[in-house]
Amino acid sequence: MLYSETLKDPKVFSRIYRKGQRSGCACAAAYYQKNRSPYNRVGVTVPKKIGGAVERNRAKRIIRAAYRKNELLMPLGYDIVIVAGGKINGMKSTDLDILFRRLSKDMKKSENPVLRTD
RNA sequence: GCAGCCGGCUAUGCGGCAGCGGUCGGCGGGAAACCGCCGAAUGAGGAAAGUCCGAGCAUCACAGAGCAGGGUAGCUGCUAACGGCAGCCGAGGGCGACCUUAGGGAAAGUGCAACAGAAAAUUACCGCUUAAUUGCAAGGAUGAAAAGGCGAGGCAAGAGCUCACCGCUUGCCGGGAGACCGGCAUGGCGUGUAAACCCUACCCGAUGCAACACCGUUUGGUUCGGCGCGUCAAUGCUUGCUCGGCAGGCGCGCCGUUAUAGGUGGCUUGAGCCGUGUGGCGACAUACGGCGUAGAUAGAUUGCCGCACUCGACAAAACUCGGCUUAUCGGCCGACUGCCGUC
RNA sequence: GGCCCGUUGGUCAAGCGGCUAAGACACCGGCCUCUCACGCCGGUAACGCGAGUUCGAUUCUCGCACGGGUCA
Repeated sequence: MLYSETLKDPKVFSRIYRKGQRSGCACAAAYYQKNRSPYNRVGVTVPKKIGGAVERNRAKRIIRAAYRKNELLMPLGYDIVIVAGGKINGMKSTDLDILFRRLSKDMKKSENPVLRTD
């Protein structure tokens, strides 16, 4: 990935679930929070509800592929956690473009007031 | 042709562009670790699954002996090993091909057998019989199961009491590598349950790659060893217990050692796979030739198309193998059986 | 990835191989009360699935499914 690292620390995951902002659609939810660094950190989570190993791995692959494609849309300096939802089975990575377009829009919208207070 | 039965193989295929994982090669940067770019070949399964067995590998423990505990259960073989597989034997099922089978011991002992029934194991209620509560277990109802089965003789009435046939036990003889089979003899015949305790034979040290080895932070103080001080008086360690063996134990202080963040190795050439020949009924073994085929560490297969058809099931490696079990759309090949028809 | 447990009415739960499978809470009906609650009486409702052993399985054995714990 060009401008991003994978997010590994479980403490960061739980912090983002608790304090981060939320966006997404029926196929996946996204949590995000500023991380005060010049790059993004992205973590993907798939609950066991989705299915067996085949379905869970496919869900992760699709989300990663879609992120790689839409990476340039994203504003920099965020920790992002994407949680797969129940409707992801049978989808293609291109179907997730909507998710990332909406996510980037929400992120930029929430960025503006912060900039004004600075 | 229809119906069936057994075994094996396969697991959508081909192509283009971009992308992901490790490997190799080249170029550039750097003291090095490594980083960037380009290129090449390569990249999930028959069950990768469940974790039910067996091994390799690793660490710990172990003078030794016994007990306890766990497992297996027809025989012979195969195998590194197995609770697996092959062939065979016994029992059961099917017209048959063939299938199923935890299949040692109930006469070593203990226990259990509800309800019904006289009685559930050394039984006697009704009954039969007699001079006799003398003898008997044929007949009767119950039950999953009732004292070897069935028929005849016999008798006061009866009973393996006797006899024929059959089942089992024991002994002998013959065959077989053995399970076992065949024959003869023998009154020797008290049910079922051991997936109840148990007995017999054989096997098993424990823990698991989050094992373990090395590098290495943090100095809070876990393990072990040594020294000093205090206290207690028989315990502690030695796989769960006993014998046996070894040692005083506990607390505090000091010194050494070690564990804990993270990283590297372990990590893929292995009881390997394919082909042909040979031996064997077979599991399998062996000789020769060929092949090099994932090794991630939040964990690699995606996106956009084109073509073909039968329109694609179950499902993703995590130390590695050998099995078992379970899930699964279909397709192909071979051996065999029964019935019907035709020549 | 390894190891270890459990599954019984709607919920929490007892249960030597033989019962009509206890109890408690909840639910339903009735009594009590002016009414509700409390109390009393009665009722509905369960052995996770599939095989096997046994005369007989909730219980014993095997295989699945699901749920949970643990490897500071």
